[in-house]
Amino acid sequence: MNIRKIKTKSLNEQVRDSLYEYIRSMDLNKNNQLPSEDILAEQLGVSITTVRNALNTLSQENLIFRKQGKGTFVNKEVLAIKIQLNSAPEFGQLIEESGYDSEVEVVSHSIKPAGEELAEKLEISPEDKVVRVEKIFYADGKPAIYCIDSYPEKILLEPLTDGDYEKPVFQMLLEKGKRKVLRDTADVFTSITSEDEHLKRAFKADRPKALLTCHSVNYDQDNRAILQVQEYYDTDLIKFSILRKKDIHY
Amino acid sequence: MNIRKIKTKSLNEQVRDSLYEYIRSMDLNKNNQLPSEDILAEQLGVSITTVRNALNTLSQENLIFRKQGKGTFVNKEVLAIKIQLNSAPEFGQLIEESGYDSEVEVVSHSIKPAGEELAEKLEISPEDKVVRVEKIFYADGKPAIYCIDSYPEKILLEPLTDGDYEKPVFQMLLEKGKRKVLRDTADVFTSITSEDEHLKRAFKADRPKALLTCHSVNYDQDNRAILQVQEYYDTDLIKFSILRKKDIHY
DNA sequence: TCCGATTTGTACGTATGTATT
DNA sequence: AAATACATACGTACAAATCGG
Repeated sequence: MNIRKIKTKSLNEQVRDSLYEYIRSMDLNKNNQLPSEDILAEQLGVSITTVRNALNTLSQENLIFRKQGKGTFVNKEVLAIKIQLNSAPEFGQLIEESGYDSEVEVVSHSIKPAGEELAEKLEISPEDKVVRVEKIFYADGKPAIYCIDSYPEKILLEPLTDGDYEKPVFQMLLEKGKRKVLRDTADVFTSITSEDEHLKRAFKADRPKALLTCHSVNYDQDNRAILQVQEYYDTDLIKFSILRKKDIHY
Repeated sequence: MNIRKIKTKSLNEQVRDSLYEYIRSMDLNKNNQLPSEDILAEQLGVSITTVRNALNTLSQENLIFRKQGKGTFVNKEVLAIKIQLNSAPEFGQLIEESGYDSEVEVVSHSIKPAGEELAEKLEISPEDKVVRVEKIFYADGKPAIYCIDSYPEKILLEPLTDGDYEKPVFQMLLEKGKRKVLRDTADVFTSITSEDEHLKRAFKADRPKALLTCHSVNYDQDNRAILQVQEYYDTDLIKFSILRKKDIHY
């Protein structure tokens, strides 16, 4: 049962792919201007509306910027960014995109009642049992990410096997629960190894080390909360970037 | 010279405002579904295309989500979020939105040659002089944000006066340099007070304290780099949230 | 300073497809 | 099977900014 669903890409997506490719082929130091909408539409064989749509999407991603009367230009520095904080890839992948070899270690797993706080976040009752899995992700052998996944046991349609804990949670939730995690909301703050024994052990920290921390609640395709993740990153190894629009009202 | 420019809002923006208002008036625990596109278009007196556009924008902001064949729904939990990490307001404002009284202290200011590293970021030559301002922002009297602004002196059209350092940089750059800061790209990581005397002093930290750190390069309306900011946040006081889309390819 | 060419921005309209109930 | 609602794609008209002559 591992046949991939056939999904033809929309024209919009195809145009975007085409533009990505074109941008990669450009010599940006000489010229960072894209052809005009008309020309792109003609060369790509689609309507100008479709081109506009694709360009606007890229503009929202900050990959390009557009100036009325002048043209459309590529944001050079954005191309250099590897890991964006506001997209949330799977951890192993994240480590590999950062240029390291990745390894996972399952530190512990248990099934216990949720308790008040977690129950509220996951929209279940405090007596409902949750699966709790503690993992460490290594980058070239060094601990880079420590995380704790918690999800309600009742969403599982089949029992878990030992190998399941090693898998990315998202994949597991899809396979055993038929739930796709599409988005999350996370609180972002810092933690320090000197104030938490688990962190000290996970990161083998002999002196105090600051960690980037995200506590997130993840939602599925029907907007149901299904997973809480506590993430701790060593930012010496995982370099995040973020693009911010200034919301200053001049 | 403080007359505000008249800027009529686009229909799209007006529709968005109208929807924001409508959403705020909803009893989300009873019903979080918005009226359909047709109905909204009719009631707002605009075309369905315009409504679609506005709805899609809100959807990209994660305020709503849309399901083909079902309808458009409000994301309850997103409404609760105060400070989003991927928008970058002015610091005083940020502290007030977090529910504190804000105060600024200018710790130091100087004008010196840029040096190699900064010159490259600001696209100037290393001998060009930069203005460097060190500030601490207090939340209810407690140090919450420490920052260092650096920008090329040559963008100033008029000399700086002492009061200028107290002002938000963005406002100053507009007044004295006619440059609007529209966006930035930031590296996000952590710092620890025990490893930096400036930080230890700024945050009056007796024991090691972890800080959320952003090193950002800011760009103006013509996409020119004009400002580097090193930001250090006490996340006990400033609570950031972030909405992430999972880019997992199922 | 103004004009015209170019280029993006805004708004409307319409036809057809696809998911949900 | 039909009705509803969103998704995709094409097309058009006009406005506004930019730039060269």
